[in-house]
Amino acid sequence: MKNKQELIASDLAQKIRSKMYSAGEFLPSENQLTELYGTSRETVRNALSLLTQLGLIQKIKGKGSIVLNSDRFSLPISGIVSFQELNEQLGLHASTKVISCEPISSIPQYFIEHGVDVNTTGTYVERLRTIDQVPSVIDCDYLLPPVTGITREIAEHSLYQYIEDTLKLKIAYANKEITVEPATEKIKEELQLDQPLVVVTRSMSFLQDTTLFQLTESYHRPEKFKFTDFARRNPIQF
Amino acid sequence: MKNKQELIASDLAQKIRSKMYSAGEFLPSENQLTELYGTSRETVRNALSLLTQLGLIQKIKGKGSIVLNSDRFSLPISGIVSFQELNEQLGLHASTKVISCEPISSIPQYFIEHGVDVNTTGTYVERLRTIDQVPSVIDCDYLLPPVTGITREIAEHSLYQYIEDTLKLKIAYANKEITVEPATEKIKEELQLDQPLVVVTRSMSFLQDTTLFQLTESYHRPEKFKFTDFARRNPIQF
DNA sequence: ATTCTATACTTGTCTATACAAGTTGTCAAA
DNA sequence: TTTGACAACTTGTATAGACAAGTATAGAAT
Repeated sequence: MKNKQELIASDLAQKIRSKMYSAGEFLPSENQLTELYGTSRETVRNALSLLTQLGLIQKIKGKGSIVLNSDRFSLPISGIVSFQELNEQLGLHASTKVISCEPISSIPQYFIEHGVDVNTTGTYVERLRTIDQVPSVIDCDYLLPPVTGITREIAEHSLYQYIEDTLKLKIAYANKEITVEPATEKIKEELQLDQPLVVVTRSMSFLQDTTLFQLTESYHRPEKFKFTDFARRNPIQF
Repeated sequence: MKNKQELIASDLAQKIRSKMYSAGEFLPSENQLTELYGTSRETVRNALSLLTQLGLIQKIKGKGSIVLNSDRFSLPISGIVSFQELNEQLGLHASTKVISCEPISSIPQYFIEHGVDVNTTGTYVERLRTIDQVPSVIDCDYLLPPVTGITREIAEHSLYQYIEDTLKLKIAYANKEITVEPATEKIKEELQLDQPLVVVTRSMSFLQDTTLFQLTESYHRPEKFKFTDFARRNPIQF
């Protein structure tokens, strides 16, 4: 957090979260914010654009920027957010048990079908997430170079914090897919499922320089699974 | 499609789709695009920002804008896209059967819990989507004023086209939630399910002036369900 | 050969300005 | 009372310019 745009966006986001600006109200106009923060209008507009993308506000031409009600929905978990971040933000009673932390022996067929090299090397991390004493999620991560030096301790805490803070890598974007599939015997056992289906999310995550650094396959106990999303209608079609 | 930003964005998107600029290549630099389109650099940057949000390109400071591989994944269906639009874009062999098209008698508990008025009036539309001869999705839509005048013909074709083109309303954003739940007997029968679980997506959609205009509850046959998403890491935390 | 530096590119941030376009309220005219 | 014109706000679009910061390359010095 360093430049003016992000400082302004963070400040407004904090004021929205703390109800200083509450849902249904209008923010100060762009000209007022320009004076408040002592910057140019474009800088304010860039900050408001960030809040718009996050779903915190809606801009209405000729009227102003209205604060949206983001309470009614839990925060979007559609973005790129680690389990640890979710845990903190939502106040879950979750614990993580590292099942594996070892060199990759092979990667799932799905990723090969999506263009990943069969002989990819790196670190395989498998973790069981328990929420309210219920085994709820199995995360299988394949960390690729330049993500190296992963230990069980790091895996138990937060991979993303290690990647961003320690390795100073910039996480940029990810593709995700959600399906519902028959569970394998192994998954059925580890999640103690009493029926045959499991929710599977698969994602490929990239750094700012478009380097693929992470493959993830997550298996969710169906009744514990909830995915929330905020989406905007695209102005252009392609 | 009228202003320069969107014209440039559309033109570039079309050139990316048609492989004139293909994955892994760099787009012309912002200065070159500025000359190409005869506009200012900021206008070009606004256009590139749209493509970045769509997941078509990734900007790399000091290098350029690189075209991402959006083929490996089917187009994101995380955004606000109608079934009809998906059908056309993905070339599904889908048909729609209108089961109901009548005034709303009551709305699901879920929406009441999320702040919608119990006595909401409007039109209830229930549709069965059949893909490859398999009953795959049941869409239950509650259209609220100012969305009026819905007929079975409109419901059979495309609600969104009617809302945007005929009513000239501007669809802005939506909240979505995906869960997996035990199916009711009615759903089980309509989707001809042979097991107890069904994928449920619920969404609330809003116009640009933040008016709630649509509630949707969709029931998906689990093995036919696939949700794909493109997400970016948020620069600010809140 | 290796290292360093200068340079010329790229995108990122920020400012200042102008006008278009949508919204709202006031106030005069019908 | 109703209508309409206007003024004063709002956000949207577009331009021009300046400098910061990251990247890559060529060429000089070691």
